[in-house]
Amino acid sequence: MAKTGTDTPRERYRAQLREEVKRHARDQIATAGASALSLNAIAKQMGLSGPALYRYFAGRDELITELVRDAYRSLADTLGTAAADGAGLAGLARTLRGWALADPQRYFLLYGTPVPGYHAPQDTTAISDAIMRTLLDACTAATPGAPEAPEVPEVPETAGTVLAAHLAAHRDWVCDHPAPTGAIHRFLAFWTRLHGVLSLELAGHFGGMGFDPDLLFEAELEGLLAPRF
Amino acid sequence: MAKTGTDTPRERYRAQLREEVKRHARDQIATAGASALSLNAIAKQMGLSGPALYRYFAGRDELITELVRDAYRSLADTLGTAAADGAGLAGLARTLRGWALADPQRYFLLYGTPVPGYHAPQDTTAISDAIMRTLLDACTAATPGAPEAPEVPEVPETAGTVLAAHLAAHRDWVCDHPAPTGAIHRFLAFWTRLHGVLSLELAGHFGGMGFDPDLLFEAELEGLLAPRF
DNA sequence: AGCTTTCGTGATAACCTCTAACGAAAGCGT
DNA sequence: ACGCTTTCGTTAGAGGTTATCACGAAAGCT
Repeated sequence: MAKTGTDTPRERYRAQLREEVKRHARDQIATAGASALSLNAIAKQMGLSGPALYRYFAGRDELITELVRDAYRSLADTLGTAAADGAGLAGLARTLRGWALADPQRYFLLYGTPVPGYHAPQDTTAISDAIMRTLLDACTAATPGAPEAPEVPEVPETAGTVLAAHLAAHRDWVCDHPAPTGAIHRFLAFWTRLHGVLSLELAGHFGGMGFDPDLLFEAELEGLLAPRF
Repeated sequence: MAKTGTDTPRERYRAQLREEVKRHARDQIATAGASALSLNAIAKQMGLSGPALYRYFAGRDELITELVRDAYRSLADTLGTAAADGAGLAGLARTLRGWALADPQRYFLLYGTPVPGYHAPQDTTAISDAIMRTLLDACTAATPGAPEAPEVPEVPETAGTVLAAHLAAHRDWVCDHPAPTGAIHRFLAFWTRLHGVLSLELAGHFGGMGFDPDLLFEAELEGLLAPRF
């Protein structure tokens, strides 16, 4: 509590009410989607009259942005404590899935359909980076230290080799954390593939066909864990 | 043109105007997202006054449903002609990506954040099935006919083997088209992985980090094409 | 106790979806 | 070619939303 935590009674009340607004907003989003979120309806649910909430949020967009921020924080925290508790790549994957299944619309708030105009404020992208770093660290731990020039030199140029070169050029990614390119490669596969199965499951696309999302996820995860993924 | 194509001049005008409405709607969605689509604004753009469009669409939802239908049709057609022109799995993958990049919001209309209440009408899911079948056929062609009991019998139960059993139980999927379980497996990997990279690219999540989506897609595709994917 | 800041309100403007009623235009049958 | 019928586009209106403004009341601070 650096600057905001000037624990005056008004500040406390303010924070409390903001939190209650966000609670209602989360419920509303979970049941009807983010586009159906209505500041007015929330006010009525709380026994307040329309414009009252504008004392607490600049507008609908700021409320949503705040929810996005919270969602990023929640995911970063969930994944972070799992990693701190010694979870490996598989554990992190299942933790991610659990987090997403607990509230699909919250997942889509972060990784779903983007709004063309919208640009996330810088602090939320910072939290997003923290999430990525947690994943990348787990990948680094799970990937045997590559000799950095591992394969036959005279091999024909495959998409894999050119990607490796590209990755090598982008080692220093978020500044401080240079990772071996093998770890980066695994991280990217991890992220994109799990997002693939997970988002299709959450959107209910496996429901029509009779497939079990649990099995699909586990199988994809197993492939990701293999030495040559 | 069975029933609707009763080529009376009124029918023609009607179809023409509906098409123009949809054109404007597509533009609006492409630039501001589906949630920003306004029937009223479209009417004004066309020089009509508000409620006029309700003669042509029952409401906003029907217009969006129609756009979803068109998008499914467009994708099914694009993929179908590519396959008919002899495109293999790689060709279909690149065709899919091209289609998605041409209008990202249209892709998200089909595979993006779902609206909790919404259930797609049956005919749209039928077109979706046609798309899946095109992909599955390509997978069947690309997958060597598995002896149906390929691996060591006494192997420990991995996620892969239990998924294979699950898949074997669901061979008859969309009724008519029983495919070898190896092809189904490849198809699912194809779909989920490509959706993973593609949707993250379209949502701009690779923009922040410096990665080249082209390379990521190609690398993922190469992995998918390998005999053991 | 008094001053000041904040809160919640009602009024208002500008959007939106969608229904209803009416006049005008166009097609269709004779 | 004329009249009937159907369809079209309009305005009016109910009910919803976001968001701003000005005012009175409540609460905190000194």
